[in-house]
Amino acid sequence: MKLRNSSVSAREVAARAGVSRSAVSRTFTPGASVSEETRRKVLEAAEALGYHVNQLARGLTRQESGIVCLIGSDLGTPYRANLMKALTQHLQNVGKVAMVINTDRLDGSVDLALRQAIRYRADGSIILSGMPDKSITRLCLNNGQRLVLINRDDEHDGPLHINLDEAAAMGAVLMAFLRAGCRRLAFANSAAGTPSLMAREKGFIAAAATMGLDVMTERHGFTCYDSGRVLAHRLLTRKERPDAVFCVTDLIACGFMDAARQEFGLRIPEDLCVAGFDDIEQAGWSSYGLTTFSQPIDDIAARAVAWLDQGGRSDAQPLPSFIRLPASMVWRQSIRKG
Amino acid sequence: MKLRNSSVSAREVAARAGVSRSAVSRTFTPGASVSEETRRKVLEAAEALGYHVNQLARGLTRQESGIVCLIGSDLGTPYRANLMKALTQHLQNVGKVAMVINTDRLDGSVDLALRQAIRYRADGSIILSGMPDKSITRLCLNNGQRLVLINRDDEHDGPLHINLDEAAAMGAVLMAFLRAGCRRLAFANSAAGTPSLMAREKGFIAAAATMGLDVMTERHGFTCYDSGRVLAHRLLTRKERPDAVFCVTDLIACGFMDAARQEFGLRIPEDLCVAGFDDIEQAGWSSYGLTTFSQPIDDIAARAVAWLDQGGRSDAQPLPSFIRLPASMVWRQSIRKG
DNA sequence: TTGTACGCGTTATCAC
DNA sequence: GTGATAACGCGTACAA
Repeated sequence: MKLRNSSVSAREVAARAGVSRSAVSRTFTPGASVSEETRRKVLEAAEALGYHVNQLARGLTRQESGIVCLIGSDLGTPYRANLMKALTQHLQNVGKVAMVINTDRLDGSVDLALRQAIRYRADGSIILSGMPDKSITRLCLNNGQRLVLINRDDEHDGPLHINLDEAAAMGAVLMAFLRAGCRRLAFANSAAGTPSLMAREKGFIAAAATMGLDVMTERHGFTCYDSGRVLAHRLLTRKERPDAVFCVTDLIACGFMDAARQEFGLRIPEDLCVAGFDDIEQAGWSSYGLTTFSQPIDDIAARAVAWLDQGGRSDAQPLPSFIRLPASMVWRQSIRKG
Repeated sequence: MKLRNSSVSAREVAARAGVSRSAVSRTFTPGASVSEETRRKVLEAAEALGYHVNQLARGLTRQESGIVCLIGSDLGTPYRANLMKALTQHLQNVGKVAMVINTDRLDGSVDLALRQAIRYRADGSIILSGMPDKSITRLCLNNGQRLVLINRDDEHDGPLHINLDEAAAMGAVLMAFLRAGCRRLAFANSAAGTPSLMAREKGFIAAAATMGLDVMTERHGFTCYDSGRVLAHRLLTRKERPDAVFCVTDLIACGFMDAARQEFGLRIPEDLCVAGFDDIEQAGWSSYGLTTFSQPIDDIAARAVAWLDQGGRSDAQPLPSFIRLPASMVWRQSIRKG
């Protein structure tokens, strides 16, 4: 066992195995032609020396680094964390590796992150939040990088867009509220104003309008538990108190439910029907039993990775660059059954 | 604006700027000597061409890739997700970037992940779960990689170990239970058997023994909400029902509390005192109001990153390779005040 | 300060 | 199947 403080290169392995450097390279290149004899000698020497292929050098000559950048904020949030987890898992399954860039406190946020992705010659980037400048998008594409935008409704051309069918979901939850006998509808939104959040708000209001109903709408703060509490205060103190509220996110719904029960003495679903979105783990906890919409996280991750991976193999036909996935309703106890 | 499908290199920038290729290199190397004039010309050409330094190539010549691997499982869990978030944030602050490797479904788990880290010539790796084989640890060290083990009590030599003072925390919570008048103590653990979880169990039992008290201990399943519910059933159906229970994790505590209240009709803290560990966001939600111990996540991340970063600058004196951080008690409503 | 030449570790191409 | 050789893009002595 060597004890130097630097890594061992293919040349050293070749020397020890008594073969050329190319033989070593071929041994570690899937689908290359090496005789069983040399292969054995190389692997033996590599094992003894502790040799590992240098992906930096490999990425330099091939046009593939194997790196995919995951760019987003609020990575500690249940939904985001699970999405990140699924993405890293799927990337690993196809032999790629995730490089995550946190845009929480970044100035140029996404643009800066994408520049970092370019510097590491990432094969692609997956964007979970923020909207990249159009010029940066072009820059990535020119650098041979593939882009995936998840739940961002930007109209960029070139990247893959993965979105949910928010309108259909909002139609479904409205029907559920109506079947439960609710007529005084409310929508609790955060002030973040991201495309998917706004799509839910618009979808819900539009669906209600179809039935000739109005919606009390409030927006406040970040998309978190505490905002849910504040929104509950705003909506439940109105002269005409809502009997059904859609919370734009499960996190907000949890805060809303806690405030509604503990500070307003409301029973759910008897006095108030509540629904959320994301189907985070807490929605299933028995303190909440929240009826919500599940984001098809695993499917999203699979599609995103497949799109990026297909970029490598040139024989594949182009996939559609707009994917709209359904969010299926998860029935629990926070809406009365009609 | 160029429209090729490959990235632009320093040579092209040099050509356009009318300088040598080294001039370009120097312009993008902090602390190199370039005249203001050439620097301007280079930056101008770089901007026009959309040039970005190739970190793969840079990492090849320098002995630093700027990559740090984050290795762990259960990355969707609140505590883990927040730790990952803090780590990526701190890494970015010192100009490094996080490469995350999910060990959830990996066969050789940590060992495999560390091999991946070596292949990408990571400057270091931070391990959140699993215990690397001693030989792999050596391998990393030999490859010039620095290692940080968080909350793993392994006795490896060379890596930085960051642990919490679990014993002190257990002493504190025992005192709190006693002051609340509790005597029938219980400990709800998962079956994971990781070092930090077992340290809490041992610490709690030892503290109780000091006071001449016994502890009803149960272990079950993964470290999650559902296990908490099962553990509640196991412990609360005992002939001598506990009046205080320490849950090894907040997640388990939440499940335990829900089951205790809803299935056993117990009031917390009147009939049963509960405490947890981690101080995840949900512990502060008003449905739980869980008294717990906060993991100093930001401090942990800062220390880990500082240790890795110091490896680069050779003028720094070695930091201690064992750090024990205190977990401070966060008082809420789940323990009666004495 | 600037340019030249070489090395970093790997893969691809080409003869053999 | 195997071995030289030329890239890949960059940092850096070294000489100018």
